[in-house]
Amino acid sequence: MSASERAFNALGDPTRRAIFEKLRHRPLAVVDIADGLPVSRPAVSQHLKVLREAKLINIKTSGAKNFYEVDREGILVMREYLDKFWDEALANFKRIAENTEKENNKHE
Amino acid sequence: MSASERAFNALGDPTRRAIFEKLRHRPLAVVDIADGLPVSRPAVSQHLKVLREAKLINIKTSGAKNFYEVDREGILVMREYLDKFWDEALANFKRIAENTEKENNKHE
DNA sequence: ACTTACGGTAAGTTTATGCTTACCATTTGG
DNA sequence: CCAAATGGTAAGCATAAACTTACCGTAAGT
Repeated sequence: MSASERAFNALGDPTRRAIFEKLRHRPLAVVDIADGLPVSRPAVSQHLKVLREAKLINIKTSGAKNFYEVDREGILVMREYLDKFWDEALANFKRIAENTEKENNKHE
Repeated sequence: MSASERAFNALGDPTRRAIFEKLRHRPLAVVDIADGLPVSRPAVSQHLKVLREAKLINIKTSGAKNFYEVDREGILVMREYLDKFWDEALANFKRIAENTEKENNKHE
């Protein structure tokens, strides 16, 4: 499984997106991440593992607490994936527009 | 369900990513999309629906054939979502680095 | 030392969703 | 006009994966 596959897979789940969004502003300990979420704390732990393997977050242990924070590496991978489509979609659009124009010219 | 939720949901599935990637270079009819994929043609139709609702692709009917092509709108939504984390993750890193430095100075 | 807080993992259950078959509507070519 | 091609939808199934409870190890406070 490639890096981008892991990343898109991870953010494909709504609970994992909720967790990821909680970490947007600051690192949080697992208890604080689970607080307010509609799932149990072990479920959160499992999601954190998936997000970590996707390099979307990383862990910083401090005593008994494990702080998780956003990791830019996973984000970068996703951005690069999307950019390929973004660029090419524009190129396709232009190419098709040109061909259509040629077609129209033929019929003049 | 928000636009970005729909988009991340849609690209969370490997088969849908495979379909999306097939459309990267040029628009394709449904038969051509299904060709080579390890799932049935109706399954492809169902995936196309999800991708379309996520604004990641759009349809162009031409006679009996339905051509699908990449839609930049869904991509834009995902990029903007990720960019918020990208920017803020850097800001957080800097802020924490500064605080850590202050801590260190105190102990000098 | 004992207790409480933190959090990861295992095992089992449940549920969401991806897939198939069957069917139908529309289009096009002979 | 009939046959073949295209593709969307429905119903039902099957499995991946999300969730729970139970358990255990480690850290920190009293």
